[in-house]
Amino acid sequence: MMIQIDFHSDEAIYVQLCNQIILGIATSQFREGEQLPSVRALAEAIGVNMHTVNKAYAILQREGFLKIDRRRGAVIALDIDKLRALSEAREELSIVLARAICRNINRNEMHALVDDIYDAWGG
Amino acid sequence: MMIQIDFHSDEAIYVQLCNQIILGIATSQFREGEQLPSVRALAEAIGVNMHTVNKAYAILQREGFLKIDRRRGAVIALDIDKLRALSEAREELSIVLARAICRNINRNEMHALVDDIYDAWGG
DNA sequence: CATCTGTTATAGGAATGATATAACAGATGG
DNA sequence: CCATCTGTTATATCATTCCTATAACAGATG
Repeated sequence: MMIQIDFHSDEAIYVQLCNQIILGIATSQFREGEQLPSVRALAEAIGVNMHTVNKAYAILQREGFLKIDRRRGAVIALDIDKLRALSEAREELSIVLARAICRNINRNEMHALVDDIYDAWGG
Repeated sequence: MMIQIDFHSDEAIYVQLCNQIILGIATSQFREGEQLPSVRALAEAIGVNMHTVNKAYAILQREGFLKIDRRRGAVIALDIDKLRALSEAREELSIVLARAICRNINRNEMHALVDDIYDAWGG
């Protein structure tokens, strides 16, 4: 998977990294059990500091998207807590929907957007 | 509307302010043409600096959620650019859906969440 | 033993977030 | 006219965050 960082974005690099990897998992570009590049390798590849990648990996580990093994490095491993996941999704979705509603995007249009994305990702 | 700030959150105060006001608009607690408190009044009310509120108002103005008039202060005024709005909503939604998919939240559950929120807000 | 993992410590520089004080221009109401 | 209310701008300061840099450590591999 190609990870793309926008160095001119106002979003922190480590946040972009987290989001890109999560997007990669959701779109099956990364699969359960698959290894991610080592912190040093990925840092070298995208031209950032090792600690920036390490920070992203540590966050993804803490949030249950991957597990880290000194032998194999960072490995995709999803920790599912469905109830908490739904609660978190609802909160994040609320912010997005609020902005959308202010722009006159109605319920049907939002459902269409959701379907679009699920379709595009093969869900 | 009661604006609630979490001073222990890792989200910046001015970001929380923006989100709360957008949520307020989406849920009809604020209506088109309605006045918001003055920067000084709101800052006093929630116990933050005037400039912090001013920053939030300036952002909301730039993003087209309100207009600012020296006479009447900050007034809800939605600037609708439907195409751009859909594009932005899609991007924000992608991040939320990616996290949700990683937690095994399927398409139907996501649609249910969307309906839940629209229902709760009277959409 | 050399080399690869993640991890930790420490430090420095740049940018951001929040505060504080102060002043200005425009509009309002007495 | 004047006191008072708007948003806005200009400084300055302080703490925190982001990113980088250098270095070292423990565990596992071949």
